[in-house]
Amino acid sequence: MAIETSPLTRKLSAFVKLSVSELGVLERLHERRKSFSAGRDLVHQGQSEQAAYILAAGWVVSYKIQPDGSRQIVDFQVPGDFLGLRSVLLHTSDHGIEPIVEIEAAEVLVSDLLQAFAETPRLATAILWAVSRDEAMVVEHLVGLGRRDADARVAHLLLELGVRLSLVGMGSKAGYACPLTQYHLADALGLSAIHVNRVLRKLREGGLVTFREGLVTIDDYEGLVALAEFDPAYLDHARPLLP
Amino acid sequence: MAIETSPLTRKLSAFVKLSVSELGVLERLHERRKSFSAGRDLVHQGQSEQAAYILAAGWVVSYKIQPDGSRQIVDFQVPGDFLGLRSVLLHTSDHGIEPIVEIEAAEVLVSDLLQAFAETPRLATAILWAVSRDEAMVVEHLVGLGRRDADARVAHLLLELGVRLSLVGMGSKAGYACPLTQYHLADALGLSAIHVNRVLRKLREGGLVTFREGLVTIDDYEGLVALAEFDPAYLDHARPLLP
DNA sequence: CGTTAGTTTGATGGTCCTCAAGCACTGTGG
DNA sequence: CCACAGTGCTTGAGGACCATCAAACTAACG
Repeated sequence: MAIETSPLTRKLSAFVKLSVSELGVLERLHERRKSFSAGRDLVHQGQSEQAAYILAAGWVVSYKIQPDGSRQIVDFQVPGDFLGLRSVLLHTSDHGIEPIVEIEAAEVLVSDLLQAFAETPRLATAILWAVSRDEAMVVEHLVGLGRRDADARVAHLLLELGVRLSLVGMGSKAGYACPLTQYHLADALGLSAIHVNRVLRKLREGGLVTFREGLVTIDDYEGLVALAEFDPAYLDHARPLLP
Repeated sequence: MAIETSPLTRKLSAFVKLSVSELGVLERLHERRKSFSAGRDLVHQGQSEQAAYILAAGWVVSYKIQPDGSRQIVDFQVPGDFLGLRSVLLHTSDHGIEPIVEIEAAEVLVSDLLQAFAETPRLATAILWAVSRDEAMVVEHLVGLGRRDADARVAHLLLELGVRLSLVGMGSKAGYACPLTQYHLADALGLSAIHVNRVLRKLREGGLVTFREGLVTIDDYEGLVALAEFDPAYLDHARPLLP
């Protein structure tokens, strides 16, 4: 009988060959399943958290609110991503976490995690790899804000999300479903929503990509990669030193 | 006879009360002392590293080069900071590390680090705290690029460096020595060096801060904090759960 | 004493923000 | 059933902020 593989398992399996017993431990982490509704914060800024979550379905946004009320989105999470793992490992939480749509997530207690690590060291390494990848994405977003113009920023984000979703079987080079609004893109990219709208129109009319009604359709993958100077190395880099 | 305390020890001691034996382990990590000359990369982008360093003297810059040749500085390191620790812990190195001036650094092998962690778990937690703080700084830089204008960005960076240096006894609210050029500021803040120059002039003529000849003189600390909307919480946040 | 790195100033223009307004769609309550 | 509000998308006009180009100046250095 086939095990229904979770998105996290799919993602890790793409980089590390996991044994049957390791897969078992990984799936057991998904037992404590919970739902959260859109818009209600999972973690409030400043709160320190004892549990992490594995996102099974839906999208989530990590953000930081500024004193002046504006918000900077640090990253989006898609199925297979951890929520608040860094908060748990490093005992910190300096940003808020909010579901964009109704989500399904598995709660992972610190004790569960440590026990899983003790049972299967290779799994620990694989999860550390995932954390490392998250960090690399934050750095890449930093670079984007510092060194790319609006067109390239939008293109880069849409491409990154495509690659991440493809890894868990929810997207391809042709496109993917995407519940983000143009305001989300604006807050993530340091732009105004109005300008994001103009950029999207330009990309659409240029035959590169269409962002419409919850669907991203990539019309010219190579062209989009060229415009964004997109190098996916940071997304599937240096697998950890596994035997 | 007094032990000469290293910058790292000063920094950690400001947040965690360390025992004599823990201090001993910490100082022993500093044994393998080395010098590196300015401009020669310690770590090349893409290289994966087996050793980390503790910076004892001098300044270092972590950066990422773009396909188009421009460079985005991710962070600066000052005495007491780790170099390449994340690379070691997470087996990744997606950015270059270059000394700005001649530096002194203690090489820390993975084996040394793991042994120190095993001997003194509280020290491990303290060091994880330092890593967490580094991550928080990267996020804060991201927010700066996305949501602050040029004046606030410059002010914020100068204030952050002041707080970080004060912790290791190399600065105060009145100012500090700073070997950075205006090009460094520009590459870190996503601005052109020319515009950085204009902003610095404005801040100087506004009686807020003077950046000149390797010296940062803060003339109006409160005014600068207000301009930058600087909240140092991310620099001395949530100490790890130590007994 | 030329060269180089770093700083400074001016002029011009493009990118992107802000303000303003209109449209489509959805859900809500009278 | 229809007014109404709320959310998200779209377009236009005007202007601020900051990049780019150009050039001069200083200090350090071989």
